[in-house]
Amino acid sequence: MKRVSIRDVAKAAGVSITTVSKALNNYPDVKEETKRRIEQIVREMNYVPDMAGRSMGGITEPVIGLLINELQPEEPSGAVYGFLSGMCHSCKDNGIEFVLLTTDSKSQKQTPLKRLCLKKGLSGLVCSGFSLNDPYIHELAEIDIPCACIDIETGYPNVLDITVDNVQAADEAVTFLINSGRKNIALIAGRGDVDVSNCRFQGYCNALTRAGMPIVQDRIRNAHFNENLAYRQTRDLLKQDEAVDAIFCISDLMAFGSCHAVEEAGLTVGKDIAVVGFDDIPTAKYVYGGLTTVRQDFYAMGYLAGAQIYEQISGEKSVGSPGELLYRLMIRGSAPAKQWVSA
Amino acid sequence: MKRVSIRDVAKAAGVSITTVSKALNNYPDVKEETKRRIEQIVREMNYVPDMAGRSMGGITEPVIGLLINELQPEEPSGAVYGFLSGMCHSCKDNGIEFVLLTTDSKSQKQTPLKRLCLKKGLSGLVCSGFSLNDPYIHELAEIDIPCACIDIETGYPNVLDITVDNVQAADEAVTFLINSGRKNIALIAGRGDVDVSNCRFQGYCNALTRAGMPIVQDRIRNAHFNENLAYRQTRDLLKQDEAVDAIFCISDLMAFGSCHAVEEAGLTVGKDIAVVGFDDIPTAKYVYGGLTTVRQDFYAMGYLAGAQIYEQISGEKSVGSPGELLYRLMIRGSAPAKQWVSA
DNA sequence: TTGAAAGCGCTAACAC
DNA sequence: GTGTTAGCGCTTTCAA
Repeated sequence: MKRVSIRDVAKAAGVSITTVSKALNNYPDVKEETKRRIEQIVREMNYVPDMAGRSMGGITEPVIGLLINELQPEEPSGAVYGFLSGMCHSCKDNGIEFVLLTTDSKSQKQTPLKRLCLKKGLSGLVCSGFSLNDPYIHELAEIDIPCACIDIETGYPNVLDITVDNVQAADEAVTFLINSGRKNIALIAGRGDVDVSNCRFQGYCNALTRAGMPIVQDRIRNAHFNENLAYRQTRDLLKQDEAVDAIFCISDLMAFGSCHAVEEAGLTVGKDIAVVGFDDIPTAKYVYGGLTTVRQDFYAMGYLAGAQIYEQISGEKSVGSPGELLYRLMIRGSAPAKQWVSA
Repeated sequence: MKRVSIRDVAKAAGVSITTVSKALNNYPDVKEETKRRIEQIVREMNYVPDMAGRSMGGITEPVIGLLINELQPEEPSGAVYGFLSGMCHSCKDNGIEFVLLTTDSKSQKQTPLKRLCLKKGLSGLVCSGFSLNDPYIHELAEIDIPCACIDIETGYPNVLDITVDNVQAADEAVTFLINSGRKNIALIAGRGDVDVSNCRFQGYCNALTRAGMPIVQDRIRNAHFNENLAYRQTRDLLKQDEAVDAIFCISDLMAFGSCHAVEEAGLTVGKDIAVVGFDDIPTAKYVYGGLTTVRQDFYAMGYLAGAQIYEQISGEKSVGSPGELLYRLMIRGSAPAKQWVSA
């Protein structure tokens, strides 16, 4: 069953191909009646213009791509899902086409990013799930379409950074702990090659420094964003340093690990040890009397990324805005606002 | 900066367009040296074949689309994310292209599904997020490419159903409650137009009937998959019917609502009232001593959908399999295996 | 081993 | 208002 082409429609309508094309593209110089007849036939024959043909004819619709690195089967944080839905919606709101692309470290080596963009005919690109040493991140420097990176600071002038102000957010979280009376605040960080980890570490240092508190090497642990590792690190930490009365974990998952260790040590989360996480994953509000954490609005980030790229492509103001507030400290039981005072 | 075309490459290589095309498509009749030279130039000039051009030339790569209805900003269950990543991976494993499409009830009215498929050049289609009365579901009957529906039984012979056996799964869950000693089991269901809701209702009835237990009208409540509504329904239920000692909720979110109501009534979840959910959302294992629930493997469902459609398109066996086990009862504290016996 | 030429479905000058 | 024609980038006979 061959696909019906514009020629078939023209024949059926007894007009030329041109006239059909014009009618379908709303040219002003087609008689109303002709146009209606053509539209009628189009419907009857179920004609759909071939995109490839249109493209060859010189019509190219702009497309924004979301490129996700190392897509995982599951994603407890909902981050990627949020980016995706946010970007989808901003593209829909702006009437620009959206495509989802995925890659992994192997593909990154095989196919240059530029090639991928060209192949997909992208007019704009948003990257997510990359870390600073991924090949594509470096190739980004030479991409000649508007592009943005979520959750990573490339430092390239042509690349938009879409991220909560991680330094600021971590600073606020730690400052909150300080204000609630905590004196000895440990940090469970991620890997050094992950940008957000560095930023949150920086925020942690800033807050302590501003409060005139020392930054203690041994209270800074690395758990690679892994719950189990965070559990073990915290267990060690508590054994080695009895003074610790608060732990800032730069992800909720690690915070869960920490809480686990705290309770196992016979201490009470939120009382003996305050624990603050980062992300506000859906589970966060259900555990340990609620996990105090820095909520990231992934949907808004995705929406913002799409909107900003759209603006660069079209030169027009994007309709609809996700609101600029990308993070917010959610205060819950694991680190209450007022410190519990020992009797 | 114009895009470099095959003509530019041909010129630079001092050969004809034909030769370049052949070289790039691995025709056997191109001298090794010529081929190498062309490939060299292709790299230098950063030439990427124009997909539209290729398509016009007669080469069409098959594409499988995942069409998501009413994409939500957030998705606590992770279902859609799982479908997406599963399908992405099965397509990648099979070397077939994957595209993500979205729609909503408004678009469904505006654009016929057939038109959408034609426009996107789909060779196969997987639908998710639809309910039985969505226009697209009916249009599915006349789609002439392989298609599948996730979590909905269309009854159309040409449409694959990708879903856990909801009747069977619900039956198992309720039977488990019966075996653990529960006598008066209530049901919190969803909307009647949602297929999974009906199936799980059916499973509930089957289990009770098999055990010789009556199906009591008043113990069957409708909470539209809404946590808050489930909370209120459960509150009423417990007030009206003191005999109830177990509640089967056909979604985890509703189970949370139910548990909330149970505790509020001064009863203990898992002891006085056993609560079983459905989905095993990430949060489930953290609350009420763990929610006993029917886990659905969304990733496997997505993978399976992609693989089956691929098989229909290509006539070849799909590589890699997600395993056929799409659901599994996760027994946790909210409905322990052995009933607590009152002293 | 190579290339000329036709054709894929469509758009857009331009002529009628 | 309508049709003729060239051309977009590519593949593919077929001839050389």
